[in-house]
Amino acid sequence: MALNPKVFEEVSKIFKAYLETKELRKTPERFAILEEIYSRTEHFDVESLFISMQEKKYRVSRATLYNTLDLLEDCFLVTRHQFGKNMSQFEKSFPNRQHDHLICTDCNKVVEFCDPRIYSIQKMMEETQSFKVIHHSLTFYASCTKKDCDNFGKNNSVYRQSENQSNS
Amino acid sequence: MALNPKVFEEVSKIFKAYLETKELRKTPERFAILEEIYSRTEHFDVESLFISMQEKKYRVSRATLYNTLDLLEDCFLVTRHQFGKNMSQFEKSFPNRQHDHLICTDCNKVVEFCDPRIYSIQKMMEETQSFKVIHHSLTFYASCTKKDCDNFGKNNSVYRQSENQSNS
DNA sequence: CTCGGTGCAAAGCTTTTGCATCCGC
DNA sequence: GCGGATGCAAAAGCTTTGCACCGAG
Repeated sequence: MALNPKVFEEVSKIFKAYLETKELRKTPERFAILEEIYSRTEHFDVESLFISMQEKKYRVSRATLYNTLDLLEDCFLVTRHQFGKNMSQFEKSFPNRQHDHLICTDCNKVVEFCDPRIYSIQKMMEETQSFKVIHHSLTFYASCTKKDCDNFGKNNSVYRQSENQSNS
Repeated sequence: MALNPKVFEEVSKIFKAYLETKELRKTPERFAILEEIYSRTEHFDVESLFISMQEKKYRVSRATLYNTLDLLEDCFLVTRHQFGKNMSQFEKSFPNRQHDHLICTDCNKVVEFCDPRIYSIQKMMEETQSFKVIHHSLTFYASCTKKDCDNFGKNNSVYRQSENQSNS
C-alpha cells in the first residue's frame, strides 16, 4: 500500500548482495515477498502475508514464505518478534530506527519506543561478557491507565486476567 | 534436586492465597508441579517438566501442566519466556531477582543479568504513555567472542548462519 | 543442462479441547 | 453430592519436510 520506491530500491540491493554472498538464487518470489513486506506499515504474521499475496498477483506457498522470511531475517531486512505463545510476528527493518515495544495486555495495542539507555546496557554486556550482541528485544507488558483504552479497568484486580493472545 | 524448603513453603503460601482468591481448588497435582518447578535451577520447557514428573511419583497430564503453568504465571510464581519460535520456556520467579537474558546464537547458552537502567526506562514509559507496566522481557542475542564457546567462530561471517533452535 | 527453489500436501511439534471420571470443598 | 480438575486422546494451529516439477545461472 505505502511502498516507498527509494526504500524498496535500497533494500532490494541489500537483498541481492546477500543472496550473491550466499550463492542463492534471485527468484521473483523472493523479491515479491520483500516488496509485499515493505508495503506494510504494521507488524504482521505469516498467515496474513500469505493471504495478501494470494489476493494479489503472486501465488507463493507458505513454505516459500517461511524460507524467504528466514533469509530476510538473516540479512536484517526483517525483524522477528515473539510477542505471543505460538506465532512469530515480523516487521520490516527499514526505514524504522531500532525500537522496542510496549504491549497492552488488555487490548494488545502495540506502542513503539526508542531509548538510548538500552544501547548502553548492550555495550556494557559486550564488555563484561565477551559477547558480540547481534540484536535485542525489549518488551514491556502493561495495562492501560487511560479511560480511552478499549479495555480500561478490566485488569485492575490484584491478579491479571488470563491474557487473550489473539490479535486485535 | 535443589529444593529450598523455606522458599517452597513461602511460594506454597502465595499459591494457596492465589487459589483462594480465585476460588480455585488446591489439588495435589498443582502443588506437586509447583514443587517440581522450584526444584529446578535452570529454564525448562513443558516437555522436560512432563518427563521429570513421569519419572517420579506424580502422573500428571500435559493438559494439567499447561493449566497449572498458566496459573503460576498469573500469580507471578513462574515467568514465561519466548526465546525460540515454537516453544515457551519457563523459570521460577523466586528467589531470583528480576533479571534479563543474553543468549548465545551459536550454542543457545543463556547468561542472566540485571541492570537498573531498565527500571528507569520502564518508569519513564509509564509516565509518558499512561501505562502500568506489569512485567518486561529484555533479551540480547549475541555470538560469543571467546575461544571456549562451544561454537566459537561459526558465526563470524558477515551474515549469521541460520540458527539452531534446539536446546543444548 | 544442473541443481537450487517452488508449490503442494503431508507430517511434526507444541498447545488446546472434549469428555468421562475423579475428588476438593 | 456438586461442579471444578484431571487424564487421555484427539484436534487445532503454526511450522517444517518430502517430492516432483520448474526455472535461474
